[in-house]
Amino acid sequence: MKVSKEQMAENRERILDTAAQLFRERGFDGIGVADLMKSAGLTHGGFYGHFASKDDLMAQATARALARLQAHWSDLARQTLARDGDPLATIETTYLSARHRDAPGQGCLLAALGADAARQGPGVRAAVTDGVRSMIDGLATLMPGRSKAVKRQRALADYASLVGAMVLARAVDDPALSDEILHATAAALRLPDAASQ
Amino acid sequence: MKVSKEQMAENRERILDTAAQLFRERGFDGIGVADLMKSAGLTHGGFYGHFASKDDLMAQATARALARLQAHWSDLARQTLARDGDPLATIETTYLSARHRDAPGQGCLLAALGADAARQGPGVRAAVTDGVRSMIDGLATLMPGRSKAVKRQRALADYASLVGAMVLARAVDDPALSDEILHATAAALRLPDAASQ
DNA sequence: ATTATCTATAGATCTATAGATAATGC
DNA sequence: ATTATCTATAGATCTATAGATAATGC
Repeated sequence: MKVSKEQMAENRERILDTAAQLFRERGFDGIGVADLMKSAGLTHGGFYGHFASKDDLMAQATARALARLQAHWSDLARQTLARDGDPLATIETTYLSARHRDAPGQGCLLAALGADAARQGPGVRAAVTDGVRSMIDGLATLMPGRSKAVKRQRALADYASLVGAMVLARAVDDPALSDEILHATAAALRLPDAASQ
Repeated sequence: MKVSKEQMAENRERILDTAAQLFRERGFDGIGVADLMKSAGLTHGGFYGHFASKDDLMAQATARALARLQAHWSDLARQTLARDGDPLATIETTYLSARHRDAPGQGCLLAALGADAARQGPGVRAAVTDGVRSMIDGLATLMPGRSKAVKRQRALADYASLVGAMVLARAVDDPALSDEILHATAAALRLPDAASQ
């Protein structure tokens, strides 16, 4: 049953990626260690060779999900700049899309698990705080404004709008109202193609 | 062990109010039927005489929490109008306060359970949708704007900002960053006393 | 020989139910 | 007599661990 060192490292990565997705889709309490390991193609007993506890995994999966979203934003910004577009508008429009709303497992951790994360232990909280900080920093560099302080303030308020819109859009069971929430927020952020999303 | 009809009705109300608070504080999965009944001063076996299932209670507690928040907003608006204040600004400032952030059990259900609610059954989803609709309607009547459509769009974007700011402010473990998120959102909404909160 | 994974299980917890108890209300 | 609540428990699920298994890597 033993596997090679590389295979073990791969298994660990797969557990982390699977967890980062399933936690966002079902909540931290919505998926157990046994089902999670099964989704990663392993049995649950092997879990504790990779992670100290479920809490440990939750913290690491949280950090991973946030790091991946930030990398995604960086990619979007670079691609948009390459075609002389507005990188901030691209990130905001992508965030407020129906595609993002309908794929919480691949999306923003704060929108999927923010309230849940607030009730978790120090590991998860620290990972969230680190992630929010870098996302705010990233947004601030793209934000218009006369000073660093203004850019930062706008980045904070902007991110709050995005997260709240996604939480609301996912919570309501009426697709028309859900779309309306996303469009209204896009309009408030003065996104040009708000109606086409 | 039997109690009077009035006592039973009171017990039911107490279970509902206790649930509405504890679900917001600990999440739907963070409190079990036994502990909940204990908090309400009853034993867990009696629960099923009042509610069909935990799911049934979740839906009713969700509706109650949202109804209470809307009543609170109406009170705030009436009181503010009585002293010639700006009711919308009062609601927004109260929402974005540290007091609200630090008392999720009494606060906005969407900020405390929005993402969680999105993963629940039809009863909870319907209660959330109804609640969001009335809160948006209430905000829209207070919103400046040339047309009903503009007011409604602004109400939707406004509520999204409030919810997102609260989710973020509660998720991070650094009090300074948390305050900064609330203040930045208040500033973006052009609230006069943003710095004094 | 070492060790990554698997099988099996301990111990705790959760929802829901069955039957007993005791106070209400006809 | 009816019934709201209580005690006790069934059955399911969850985290974590112990010991067995079998493939790696010295």
